[in-house]
Amino acid sequence: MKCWLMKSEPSVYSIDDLKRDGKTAWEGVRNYQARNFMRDEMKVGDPVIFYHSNAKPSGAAGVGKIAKEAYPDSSAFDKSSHYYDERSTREKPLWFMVDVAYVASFAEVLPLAAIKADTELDGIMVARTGSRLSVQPLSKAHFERICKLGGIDSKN
DNA sequence: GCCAACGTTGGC
DNA sequence: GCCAACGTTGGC
Repeated sequence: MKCWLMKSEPSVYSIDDLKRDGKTAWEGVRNYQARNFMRDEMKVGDPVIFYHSNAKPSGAAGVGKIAKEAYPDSSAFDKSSHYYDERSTREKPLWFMVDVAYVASFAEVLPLAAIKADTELDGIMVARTGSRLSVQPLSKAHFERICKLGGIDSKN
């Protein structure tokens, strides 16, 4: 089982939106490295840190889990979608998405500054300057540490 | 709004 | 294949 960190701009889709919806299709990933993680490595039940980017403050907002493994991202077929990509077809899909289910919200967002300041989180990808990857793998130790700092028992 | 750190595109 | 130009992400 692998752990993940997935970024979303809360003005687009926040942890509160995920709580309301219960689960969501993680559409719109248009980066090959992030796609490959979703398509090749994510398994049902993998835990996810839901990360708010471009936020005030940016940081870890809660926890989700993978509810469905990768399948073609239908937004790439939709000409009216912001995520439309003519290179992707139903016969030969280029982009994929997974379903993410809600697990828990942190009482407060754990700011990126706090993640960077925590010595137990040394080396975490999201703290690296210029880290733009929207889907990142995360060690189990780092996952559990973020849960703890967020005030959640990761065993639940 | 600024800018660093990328990823992508396209000329050659 | 190289690399400059350009576009995007995302912190601050």
